[in-house]
Amino acid sequence: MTLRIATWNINSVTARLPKLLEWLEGAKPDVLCLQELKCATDAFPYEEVRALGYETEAHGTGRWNGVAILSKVGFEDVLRGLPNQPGYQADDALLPEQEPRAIGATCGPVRVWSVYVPNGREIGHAHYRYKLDWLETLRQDVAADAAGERPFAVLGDYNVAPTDEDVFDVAAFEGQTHVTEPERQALANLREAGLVDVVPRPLKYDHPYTYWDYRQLAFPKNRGIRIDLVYGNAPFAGAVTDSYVDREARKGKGTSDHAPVVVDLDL
DNA sequence: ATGACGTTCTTTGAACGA
Repeated sequence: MTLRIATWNINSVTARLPKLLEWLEGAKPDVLCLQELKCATDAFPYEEVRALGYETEAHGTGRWNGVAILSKVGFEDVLRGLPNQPGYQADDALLPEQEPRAIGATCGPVRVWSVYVPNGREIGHAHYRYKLDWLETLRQDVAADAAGERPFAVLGDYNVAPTDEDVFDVAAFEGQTHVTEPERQALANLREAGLVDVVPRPLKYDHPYTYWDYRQLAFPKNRGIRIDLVYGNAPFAGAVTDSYVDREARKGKGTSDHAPVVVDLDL
């Protein structure tokens, strides 16, 4: 069977609902992983996407973060949060906060996680340590599936550009997060655990960037970075027939600052 | 053209994003 799986940091599913519905009707993925819902689980527009044939499992608390999986091929074994997911300890909080940054499910023949990795903010910030801990927990918690025979992938906004080729200008990121050695080592550890970086093809220009800042004409100038990634195990990666970044979805007003990454499989 | 940042809420600015 063929299966189309996609991931998209949608930057508010509420504000983006018309764009989401339009994109689903055009791209027709079987499974879609969403990040940055910016809405609570109960506030997800379930009925609107159901009208297009999708069931949804969402995990959100409101203003920030939030992840979901949309599926035309059913759900089994849904998990909200990584089993050992760390919380974020803000300076002014008494307890670490468990943020909605991961949801896992089996959809037909594949098992997937939709993840929104912490941003890290600045090198040395508590959020940067949180980001590295979060990625290490991800590695541990998906190790068994990564080594398994069932097609498996972790899709989402990793907030890390794997190589210098994945940023429009390395110098522009000097001293900033997303390109540091520890962050890239965390991705290398995921690959060591058996996951393959399924690199998509760009529809235009020569780098498959997935994010362009809203400011300073970043998109028209193609000043982008590749941080939305599909990490699949060998059975998943071996079934890939095509993959691309849908930059068309980044054009015009009222879009997310990220573009969807689409993967086609023949299983 | 692809056009100069966007979303949310404890809303009139701040927090967050990358």
